[in-house]
Formats: sequence, structure tokens, C-alpha cells
Amino acid sequence: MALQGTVIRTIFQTAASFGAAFDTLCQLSGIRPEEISNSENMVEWEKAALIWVPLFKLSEDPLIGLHVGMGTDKLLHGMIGFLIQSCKDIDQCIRMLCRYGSMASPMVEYRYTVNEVATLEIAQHQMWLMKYPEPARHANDFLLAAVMNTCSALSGKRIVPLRIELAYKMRNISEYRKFFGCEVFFNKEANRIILSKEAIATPLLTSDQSMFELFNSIMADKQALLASNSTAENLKQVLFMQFKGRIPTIEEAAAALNMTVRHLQRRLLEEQTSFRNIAGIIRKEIAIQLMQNPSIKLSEISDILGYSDLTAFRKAFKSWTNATPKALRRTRV
Amino acid sequence: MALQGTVIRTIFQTAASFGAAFDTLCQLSGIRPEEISNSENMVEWEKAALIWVPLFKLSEDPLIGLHVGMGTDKLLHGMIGFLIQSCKDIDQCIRMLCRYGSMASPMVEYRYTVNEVATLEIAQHQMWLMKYPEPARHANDFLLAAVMNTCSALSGKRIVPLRIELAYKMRNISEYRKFFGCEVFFNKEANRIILSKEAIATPLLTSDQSMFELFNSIMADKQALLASNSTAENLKQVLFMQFKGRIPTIEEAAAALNMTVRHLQRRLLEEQTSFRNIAGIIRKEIAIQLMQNPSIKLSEISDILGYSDLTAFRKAFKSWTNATPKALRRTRV
DNA sequence: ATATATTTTACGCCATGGCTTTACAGGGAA
DNA sequence: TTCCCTGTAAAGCCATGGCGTAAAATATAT
Repeated sequence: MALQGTVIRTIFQTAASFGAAFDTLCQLSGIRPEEISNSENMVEWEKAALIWVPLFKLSEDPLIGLHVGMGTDKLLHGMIGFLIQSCKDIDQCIRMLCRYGSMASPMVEYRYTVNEVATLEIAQHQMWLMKYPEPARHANDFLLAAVMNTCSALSGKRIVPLRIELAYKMRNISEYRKFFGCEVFFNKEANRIILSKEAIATPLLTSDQSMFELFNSIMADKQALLASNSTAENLKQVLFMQFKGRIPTIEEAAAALNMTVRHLQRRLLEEQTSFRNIAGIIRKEIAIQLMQNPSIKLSEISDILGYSDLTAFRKAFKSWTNATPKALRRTRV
Repeated sequence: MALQGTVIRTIFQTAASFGAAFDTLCQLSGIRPEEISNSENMVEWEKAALIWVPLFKLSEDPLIGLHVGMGTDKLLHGMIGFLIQSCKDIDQCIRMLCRYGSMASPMVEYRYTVNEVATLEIAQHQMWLMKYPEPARHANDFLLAAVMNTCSALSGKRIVPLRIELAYKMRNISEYRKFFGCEVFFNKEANRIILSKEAIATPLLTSDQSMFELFNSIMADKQALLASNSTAENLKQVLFMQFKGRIPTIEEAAAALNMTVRHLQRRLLEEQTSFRNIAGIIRKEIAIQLMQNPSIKLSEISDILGYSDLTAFRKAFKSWTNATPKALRRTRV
């Protein structure tokens, strides 16, 4: 899992105005400038997640994510960036973000629903939230602010949401209100931008139908290409991306892959693996990731992975790693 | 722990209009009519909690508690009933209910706060809620309705709350709305009646200052008499009544008993016991009560008692009972 | 390809031993 | 009475073995 490199470049460049030199940030984040100069290049998710640590240290700004997002008027670059700026209105922009956003940042899922109001939910992967809670918060603030800024920049009008809902604790609410221009609620169940139907109907100044169709076609082809992996790889993707407190059942996974359970089992058998095998791999990966945050207790990791019994988790862990959790934590320090 | 017997008599008499004969209810509840004919007599808490089971079976009414409460215009009887009807206004009524209510129904705590609005919270003991969730719901509905009905009856005006908040799932909301005459919210964190300041300032038709002072003096003396137990008994009372997910610490208990930690330890030593000893007794008692509901898992009981580790709970349980939890559940079936 | 039946495996639940840490017990001085 | 200090017991955390059950694997018939 990774993040489009140029998003990081944008963040670092914008942060220069907060007293943080571009080169210093690269160095402190372990990122070479060439890694983030090309919109096709992806940066490993942990490197991307942790850029906020030096950013915070250097700026001493508890709202560094929000402030950097304020200064970002182009969230994504390259092909997807061109696609978005060619959309006809804000609504289509957000739909394209939802459809292709995961190609640029697979650790974030964008969900969009339109009823009386339009709701865009930004869902970071739970593993990221658990392992690096504070950097995840800055990243989310950044995304929200950058999304709104980008919408305003492309439409030539200040787009004001109906309200913002944030899943974390309040922190200097007046800064949020000032930037978004609407009420902001903390401690909500998810991170959401709620927009009016008028707002999402706002046309873009940069709209270009033929360019839109061109870029959309290219993106769709690219997405299809990425998807033509082995069944095992696709299954891993599904299990990992749709992980929310428990591994999906084989029925759910088969449905997500548009095949029957028995067919999925046959395909996996052809590839010398099984659903149970893949599910174990995903659990192991998430467990080991979370164990690298020493403040996360073993019982929490067990709960997160869907085990209702700690002894069962211990046994499973031993079977994956041939080591006990404590022993593995010792070796990884 | 018990409940003022005449409250049950009132419930049974009111339920007669729902097709349930008084004698039948007594028989099905294992309660002799003499037990509930005297306002000074108390009925064991489990008998009192379980009266709703036959009531529900006979009436087949999922809102039996609410409906019986609707027909009850005198919540408490005897001395405390006279005290309440002698109050000057609704506000004083509720204060007396909070102060002396636990003498009539120790398994319920009434909490009252007045800010912009007046909030009366009715908190049933957690052990009751866990062991008998459905009867607890009926009892709570009954209490809420009876409290409002009693207020209206004593003041000669229909007292309409600002809103009602209930901690359980929605069930035929229109019946609640119709009776209370205000909005009702379910799935809230506690059971509360929210009243306006105008409502609580409503004077009682039955107000009598000299009778109030007489009954208040008698109740205060009686409460003081009940309290002049051994330190161990008082501590048990405090630990049990203030149990909310964990046993209070020795500091908290000492503060509740108006003495220092060291003084409490000395008093208990004089009575050949200790805080740890008393705390263990309370934990054991709650654990055994909850284990009698087979749908409550051991891990839930462990959590409820404040253990963050199931193996520690198992060990403690063995030390209290000389039996494993499963073995004890087998013998008690 | 699906449906059914049988087999296998991993999770849920139970119980216990071991080690560390922390809350309490209790003595004693002021 | 308060304050301080030392010792101890119980809770927190770790790890493992055992047994039953349900989900998944797989064989087989259609």
C-alpha cells in the first residue's frame, strides 16, 4: 500500500510557509526528493503516514494537517488530477475521486452518497488509525481541507459545506469553523463533509468534456489492468480493504469478487492456496503492523482482528509466526 | 435489597384492568398478599424485579410497564408517600424522592440536577439490568410513567416534560409520545425525564408545610437509624450501591463514608475484616447473581466486574467459591 | 456449473501455572 | 488523628493444553 508521491511533495512545499524547509522534511521523513517528483510514483504507506511527525515537530502546530490542507488547491496530480479538473461540476469531481481515489491513496476509501444532502465520507484504513493515531488525524484534516480547497479553486467560488463531522476529539474549533465556513462537530462516528445539492451542482471553470472522456477512459483501462491479477491477489485486496473489525466471510468475499463461493474456492485451489490461507496472511500482516505500536495492548489487537477470545488469538499468532506475541515484540524493538 | 411492598400491590391492582387478576399475579410471582399490604413491608428485590414476567405473559403487552405506570397516580406510600404529597412544589417532590427513594427501592438511584432545565435520572442497579433486562425495562417504563402521573395528580395539572430519554431500543414510540406529551428518544446513555423550570415550580394542591416538616424529620431519623450499622455493613452498602463497572477504590469508599482511608481500615480491623475482604464479598455476590442468567457470557461478567483480564477473574472466582465458573453454573441450573 | 455430504481446521470457551505490578494491610512515629 | 514505610495479596499480563463447534475445504453426484 502506498500514496501518490506528488501529494507528499505538495504537502512539503506548502509546509515551507510554516517554517519547514523542503529538504529538511525529506530528510527527516526518509524520502528522497526523486520519489515524490513524479505523479506516477508511489510512496510506501508508512513513510507517507509518518510525514506528519516531523511536520508537527518543526511547526509545533497541533492543526498542522488542517493548515497545510488550507494551502493545497490541487489534491491529486497526474492523470487523475487532470480527470478531476475536467469534470463538469463538483458532483462529478467527487464521484471520480471515489472511483479512482484509491489508485492514488489505497489506504483511504472515499464514500459518497446523495440524498437530501450530499455526504462525502473519508475512511482511513483501520490499521493506519490504530498504529499511528496522531499522524492519521493530521492526514485526515489535510484531506478534508484540501478537498474543499480544490473544489473551490476549480470552480472559482468558495464552496461552503453544510457541516463537517470529525471522528476525533475537539481541538481549536474556531480554526476549523473559520476555514470551512460552517459548523464543525467532533467525536462523531466518521469523518464527513456534508454539502448541499446546490454546492455539488456548481460547474467547474476548467470543465472539458472531451478531455474528461479521454482521461476517464485511460483511468478505467488502468484500473482494469491493475485488477487483472491472480485470484489470490484480488482476494487479498478485498480482505484487506474491506477489513472493518473482522475478516469478511468467504461468502462476502466471493460476492465482492463477483463469483460464487465454490468458484472462488476452485480458482484458489488452482493457485495452490485457499481462503483460509489468504485470510490468515491478512490477519498476520495486520497483527504484526499493529504490534509495532507498543501502546496497543495485545488484547486490543486481538479484539481489532475480530477474535472474541485472547487465547485463540495467541494460538493463531503462534501458528503464523512460530513465536509468541511477546517474543516477537522483543525481537522487533 | 428489596422494594416497598405496596408499590407491587399498586402495580397488581392497576394491572387488573389489563386482564390480570390480583390473586393470580400474586400466585405467579410467589408473593403472598400480606407481603404487599403494608407500606412498611419490603419485598426481596428479585421477587419484585420478576413481577413483570407474569404480567407480560398474561397481558401480552410489550409496553406493560408503561401502561401500568399510566394508571398509577401514587408512586410511593406510607411515610415517604405522605412526605411527598406534603411538598410545596414539584421540585421539592423530586428532591425528596432522590433523598429518600432508596429507602423504598434501594435498587434504584434517583439523580436530580437543575441547570437551564431540570433533569431526573432513574438509574437501576447494573446487576438488575444485566440479570433481568426485559423486566428491568418494564420496571423503568413504570417508574417514569408513575413519576409523571404522580406529579400531575398532586398538582392538579398535567405536567408535560420537555423530553424523555430512554437507554433501550425503540418500541412503539407513539404510545410513549401520547402519554408523556413530548418527544421521546431511545438508545440514549441513561433514562431521564427532562423538565422545564416552570414545570418544577408548579405548586402541589396537597402542600402542607407543617406535615412536610413532621414527615421529613421522621424520615431523616429513620434514615440515620438505618445508617448506624457496623462499618462493614456501611461499606458493603457503599460498594454495592456505587458499583458502576468496577468496585470503588478504598479512597473513594472512605470518602463516601466521610472518613480517611486509614481510619476506615482501623474500623474494619476492629470488626475483624478489611476492605479487600468486603470488596471480594460484593464481587462474589454480583458474579453469582449474573451467572444465573445463562445468556451472560463469563467474559461479560468479568468485564462488568471491572476485570480487564479473564484469567484473573477465573482465579478470583475460584478463590471465592472453591469452584470453577462452569462447575458452579452446572450445580446451580 | 451447482448441490450435497463428509472431512478438516481454526475459533470459542474452559482451565491452569508463572511472573510482574499495584492496591491494600497494618505497624509505628509524630 | 495524620503521615510514612514495609510487606503482601490480588490483579494484570503472558503462555499453553484441552474440548466442542462452526466455517471452510474438498470429494462426489448431477
